[in-house]
Formats: sequence, structure tokens, C-alpha cells
Amino acid sequence: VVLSENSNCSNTYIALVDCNNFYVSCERVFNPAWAKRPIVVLSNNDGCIVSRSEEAKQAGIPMGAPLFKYKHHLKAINAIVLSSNYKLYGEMSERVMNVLSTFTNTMEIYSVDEAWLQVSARKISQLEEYAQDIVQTVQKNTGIPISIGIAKTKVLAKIANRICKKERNESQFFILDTNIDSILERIDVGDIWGIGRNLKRRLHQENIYTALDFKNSNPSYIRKKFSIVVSRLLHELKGLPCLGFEKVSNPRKQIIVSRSFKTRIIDFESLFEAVATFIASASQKLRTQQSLCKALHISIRTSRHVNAESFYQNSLTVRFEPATAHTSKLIQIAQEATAQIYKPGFEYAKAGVCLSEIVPNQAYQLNFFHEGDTSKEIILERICDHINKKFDQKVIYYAALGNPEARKVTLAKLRPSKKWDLYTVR
DNA sequence: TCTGGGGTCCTAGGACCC
DNA sequence: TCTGGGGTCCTAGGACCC
Repeated sequence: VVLSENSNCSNTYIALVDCNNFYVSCERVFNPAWAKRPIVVLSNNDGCIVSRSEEAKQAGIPMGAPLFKYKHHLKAINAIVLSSNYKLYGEMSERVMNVLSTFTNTMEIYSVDEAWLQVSARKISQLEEYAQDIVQTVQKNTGIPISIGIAKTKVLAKIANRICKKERNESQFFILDTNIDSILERIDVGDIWGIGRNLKRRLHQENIYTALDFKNSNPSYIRKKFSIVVSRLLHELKGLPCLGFEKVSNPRKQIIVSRSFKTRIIDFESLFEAVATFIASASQKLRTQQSLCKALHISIRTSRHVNAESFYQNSLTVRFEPATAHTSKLIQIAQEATAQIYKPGFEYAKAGVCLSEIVPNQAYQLNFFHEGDTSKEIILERICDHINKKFDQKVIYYAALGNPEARKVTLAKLRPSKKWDLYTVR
């Protein structure tokens, strides 16, 4: 366990800022009339509910629920049902993060709607003022409501944030600094950040049910019985910071693009067109972060919700030298890989690609016997990326990606769905 | 009929070495 | 007959997160 340098420094705090119902809140910024309406935002292909307004939560709509199970319920409560618009959420996220960055020197963007801020304060009243100021500024400058949890460690700040959201004591922040045990007593051990389903079950076997039980457990026993990961959580719960700050945004170590299909795919050609489309998108991300990759993983599968005989999934990882970020090279590799795992006679529901073994493109040592991406290829890709970005859609693409109109039918995520005409669907 | 997508980190165990 | 005790590197997959 590595303790941070400041572990004994009593005036350093960590603030976790979390946007409330982020996707729904983004939509409301541009449609103020929806302020009090129940709203849900759907996943790709309009399959699941991934964001809910407070009103929708109150009405009993669960997180992650498949839409088809709740359509009557949503109709009954006159909910607004929206397809997701990730471009919008990405831009709103950037605005929020820009505002937050003015409040600290040390900030880590943790997800699209969350950030950690390091802050020092001698008195609690200073922290309260600080939190209040952040809440108001973000609301004023972006229109997004946020909740803030403040404590000595990340794990405790997560708990503080959770209390703030669950118990909504009017203010939009909560500082967890005193009476910590009485709070931990009320928290289920499975609700601690980092404790998932499996660890919860194993902790229950050790008679550890609440966060307080966990905090009071024997650290060396936990380290032996579980792992370094769980042991760190225990120290964090005790107020000893073990989880550091990632100040710079590191380049991705793997880039995944995967989708469920709108309709099932049977033939190899269509399946490969989908895979090629994912490659094009993944390799563009790779180029944007100025990296190359040395491994490509392809996976395909039929629906999980079918009987055992018609279920099939397979995947394959291909390694290659030299490293590349070139779409056409990756498409060639993907074609062979897909052919190897494709089996006719199945109805494929999902496919994905994952680029890994990623290296920075300047530092990469060319293999003496192979040519890397040549400068002409690099320039060609750069121009295509630029044009596609400028026109905000795929204007130039490889023929392997298939007919874009046909692709829309299988992969469309923004296609308005007529069956929801009672709702507002983008 | 209809069930998301994109990440990180860690560990166990195999292969190999001296 | 008797069969050590380290160590490294790599990878697949588990577990967790939003």
C-alpha cells in the first residue's frame, strides 16, 4: 500500500463533482420547457434506459432497464423519451470541466460527468463556501446541476457525494469530515466505490455487511483474504489516501468500438462491413491521440437472449509488426480475422473491435525489415480525417465499409423510430 | 419483436530462466 | 532411492467503473 505524501496533512481534501442525471440535464439545457417533466435518455439503438430525470426515478423507472419492458409505464406517466446524442454530451462535458478547472490546480477528469478536485482548507466553513461557489458557477455558466462530495480520500468523497444525492438536504454538497462512523454504519458495503457484486458476496461471507464493518475489519486479514485492491479501499475508508490523482489525460491504452445491430446480420459481407466501419472509427481515434497499435481484437456474437443451440460467439486477437494507425492496413487484418471466426447460419447481433498494444507514434522504433506507415499514407489519412471532421460526417470512407445508406439501416443510432410517436424522439 | 458501449487495473498461471 | 528455490515475462480473463 502506497500512502500519498500528504497522508498526514490534515487540511487537504478531495472534492468529487458529479453532474446530476447528466444526459437528461444536457437535454434540458436546450429545452427548458422540460424542466419538470419525466425524461429518459436511451442507449444506442434505443435499447436501454441510461439516464433518468428525478421525476422518472420517482415514477419507478430503473437504471439500465430495457425500453420495451417500460414503454407502457413511460406512456402512462407522459414521459419524454430521447435517443442519445453523445456529441452534445461530450461538448457539455467539456464546458463543465472548463469551469471546474478554474477552481483548483489539481483536477482529474474521471468520466464524462465526474471530476476530482484537490482542495485545501483550514476550516469547514471555507469548504462550504467553496462548494457553494462551484455549484452556482457551473449552474450559471453551463446550466448543468451538480452534486459535490468532499472528504479526505476518494472513497470517502464518493460516499459523501452519494449522501448528497440520496438525501438531497437542499444544499448540493456534503462534507464528510466528522461523525464518519455514524454515516458508514448506514452504508451497505456493496455501495462502496470499488466493491462490486462479487466482492460484496465474499465480504458478506466474512460477516462484513456495512461500510463500518469493513472499516473495522483487520487490514492484514483483508489483504491476505482478498487483494491489494480491496486493502487499498479499506485504508481509504479510514481516511488514508491510497488512490492518487491522474493529472494529465493519458493516452488510451486500448480503443474499443462495438455495437449491437439494429437488425440481425447473417451473411459475411454485411458482418465484415460492420467490422470495417468500427475499424475506421477506432483507427481515427487512434490517430487523434497520435498513437499506433500492434494488436487488433475482433469479436462477434449472436443475441444473448436466445436458446443455447442458436448462440454463438467468438473472438480473435491478431498481433502484427510494425505498429500502425492506418485504416486500410487494419481493415485487411480484420478481414482475415473475421473470416476465421465467422460461422454461417447464425444471426449475429453484435460485433466489436479493440485496438491494443498502443504506442506513441513518434517514439516507435521501426522494424529494420519492415516499412512502417509511409508518409504518403499518413498524409492521406490526415486529409480524410480532416474532411470528415469538417463536414461532421463520413464523407470519405473505404469501400469496405459498404453502402452508407445500407449501413444506416443496420447501425443507425439516430434514425427516428416511428413507433414512439407519442414521445419526443430525436 | 425489442436487452448499451467504453474503459482500467489486477491476478493467476504458464513458460521459461538460472 | 533422493527431485530446490528462486526469479521474470506474458496473457487471458476477472472484477470493477461510468
